Amino acid sequence: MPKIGMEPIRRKALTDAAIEAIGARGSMHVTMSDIAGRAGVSPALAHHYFGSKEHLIAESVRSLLRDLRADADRALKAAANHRARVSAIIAVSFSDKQFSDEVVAAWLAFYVDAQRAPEIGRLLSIYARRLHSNLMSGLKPLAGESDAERIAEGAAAMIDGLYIRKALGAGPARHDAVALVEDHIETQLSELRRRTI
Amino acid sequence: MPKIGMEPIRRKALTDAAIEAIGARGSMHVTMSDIAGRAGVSPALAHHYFGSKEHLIAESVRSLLRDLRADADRALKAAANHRARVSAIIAVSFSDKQFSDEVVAAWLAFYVDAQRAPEIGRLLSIYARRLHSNLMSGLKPLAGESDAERIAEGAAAMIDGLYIRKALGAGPARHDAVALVEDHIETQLSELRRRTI
Amino acid sequence: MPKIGMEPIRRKALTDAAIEAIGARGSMHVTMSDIAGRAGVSPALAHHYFGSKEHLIAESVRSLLRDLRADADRALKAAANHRARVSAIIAVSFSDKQFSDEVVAAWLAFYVDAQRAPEIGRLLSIYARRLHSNLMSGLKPLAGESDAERIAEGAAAMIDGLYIRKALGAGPARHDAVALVEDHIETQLSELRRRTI
Amino acid sequence: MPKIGMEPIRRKALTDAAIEAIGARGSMHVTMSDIAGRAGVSPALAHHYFGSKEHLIAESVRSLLRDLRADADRALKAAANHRARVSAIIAVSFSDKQFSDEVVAAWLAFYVDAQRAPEIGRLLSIYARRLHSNLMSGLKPLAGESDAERIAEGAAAMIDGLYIRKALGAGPARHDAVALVEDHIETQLSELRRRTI
DNA sequence: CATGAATGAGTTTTCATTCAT
DNA sequence: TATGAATGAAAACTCATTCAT
Repeated sequence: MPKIGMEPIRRKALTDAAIEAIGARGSMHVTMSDIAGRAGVSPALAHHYFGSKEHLIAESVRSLLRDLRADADRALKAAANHRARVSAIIAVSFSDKQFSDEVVAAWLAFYVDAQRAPEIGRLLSIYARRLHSNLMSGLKPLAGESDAERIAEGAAAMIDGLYIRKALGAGPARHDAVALVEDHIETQLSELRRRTI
Repeated sequence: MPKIGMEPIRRKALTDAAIEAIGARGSMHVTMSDIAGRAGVSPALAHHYFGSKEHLIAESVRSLLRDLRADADRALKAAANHRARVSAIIAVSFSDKQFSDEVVAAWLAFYVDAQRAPEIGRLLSIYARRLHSNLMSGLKPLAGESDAERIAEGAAAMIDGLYIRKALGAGPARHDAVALVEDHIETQLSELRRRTI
Repeated sequence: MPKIGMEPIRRKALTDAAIEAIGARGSMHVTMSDIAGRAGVSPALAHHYFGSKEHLIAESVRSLLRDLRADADRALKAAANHRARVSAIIAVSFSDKQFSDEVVAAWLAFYVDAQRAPEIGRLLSIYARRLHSNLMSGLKPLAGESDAERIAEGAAAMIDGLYIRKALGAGPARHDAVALVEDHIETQLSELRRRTI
Repeated sequence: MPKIGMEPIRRKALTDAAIEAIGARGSMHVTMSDIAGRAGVSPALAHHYFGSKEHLIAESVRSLLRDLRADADRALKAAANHRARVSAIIAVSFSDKQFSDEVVAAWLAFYVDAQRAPEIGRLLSIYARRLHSNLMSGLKPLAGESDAERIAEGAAAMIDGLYIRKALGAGPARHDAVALVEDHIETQLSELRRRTI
């Protein structure tokens, strides 16, 4: 059994394991051994492939973002109109996969870690900008630049807030979370339409 | 240098130092030495008074919550009517003191730590419930139980989300944050008034 | 309320508390705070009176020995004849006071501490010699120097062994312990009488 | 320098070093650094293999007991008759290896530690029971159940007592210790034979 | 006489990381 | 490619002891 071409397999297994471990514990307080163990390899191998825990974590965040982006792109492509684009983004944010206990807990842990690790901060800022621009792509045609900006900002904050509340175990269920954000958007748009008439 | 009655002084200095240290580093990754050093005492004294790091942290969260509650109570007392009560709560959440980089970073760190330390989780849940009930006390008379519930939920999520974004350095400034939440509330109430006419 | 003449009272309270604490925990792993707390004073006062934990412990051992000696002296005085003197010593060794769980545990702890603290070792050697000479005072007239020596040595070892087994919770009850040593002595004396006829 | 299969070697070296260190100091007051240093490894490695000091100590006691049992089994196998079995057990208890200053001091330290650590207590109880049953296996055929019980109990106490006295530096030499216990047994059996005729 | 305040020195434990194989 | 072996550095926690009052 040739042991060739293992690198991509191991890297994937390790970043998945890192997210899993961090999500399970709800904090960065996981050891390389934990992570490597979950991936079925030795801690030394994790180092071999990533150089340091720092790098492995950063790569894991990147993987999470890639995943989220792919989901968002797919959902946007399927959206029939501007309004549907906005709903698509919201739906992805609260999909079973993204809004699972584990992934939410991992996100929150990464947010905190961003304070210490600039690279993580950079990556999360990218996510924040992308969420904003995704929302804007649907809202701008409906509300105009300035109002869209305000509505998107509010929706984004609400989404992040619902994540934090979920992590605390105090937030609404998946379905209600979607309703809350949709309601915010709908009410804002409705008010806008009324005024501009 | 009085040598008696130091206990309350030291306890206060230590919980303040803990929040300061955690806020500065943006995570629980602070040592008892860091904290004690900021308070101008030895790590051993911190243990002497609190028994463990765990207890010191919990006490610090309690102190933060007491502070927030006192601010909220003061602000509510000064509010002339229901609508003003809602604005008072929002204003307190984004006051210079509560929305400072340091305090926001500490809050976020505590949120993550809540995953590991049930006591912290309990305390943060209390905060979440109190924020909700404070908002409800103003909104219920204006919107009725069920709609008030929805509006408060959305506002609370938005507030928490703005905290997380602030911690990431990606959020709006203090003033815009208030505007965003106020706008959410105002729009929701306005829409409601329109419908119920 | 004059605070004069407290010294002997405090010293007694502290040595008693030390034995109590060590007996309760079954090892020297007691803190000055434990001891002082049991004596109802501050750790600082214990230091004031004894200078160091080392000295307090040594004084506690001395106190235990004084007590044992007083009991032995009383019992010997009441003994009608040589044989009764031997039984008196055995009875004292297994009296309710000396053979209590607490005192036995303290003795054992002191034995171990003697390895580290020469002063404790010196004191325990005094006890060993005194036990031996007390037994000898009764046995020599009955068995002659050389045989008395052997019988006393065996009895002393048996007594110490019964202490160790009691500490482990594996030994016989107080009454059976006495019977065992008495049986050893009686059998030895009886065998001796038979031979010397 | 082979780099594989070190685990059993290190484990053995560490338990040996623990007994050595505890024996040398005569108490449990040895640090992981002491022990690891004697074994020629870092304290971290000791933790790596045993998880905690507690576990390392327990394993060391187990090792001591295994050793003693092996010696006893060997000696019993070589014994020609019942009386020889009894002597074999006594001889093993006072063999050069088991009755060395170091091992005796370690035993005593373990006895005290048993008060605090239930696992150690359990192990020492096993030893006490085994010593008893080993003595009984030789004595019962010679003296009958009830008398054998009493003789064994006395002999076991005497053996333990001689250990404690050795640790204190107050006991008889190896040879005299054996003579004392043998004399106890022989006298008891002789008295018994005389009576039952 | 008595103590609350305070600490230095020491101990166990954890963990990312390195390295020889 | 992969790992078992090993450690240095750091952190929480303990406790005898000192000192000012």
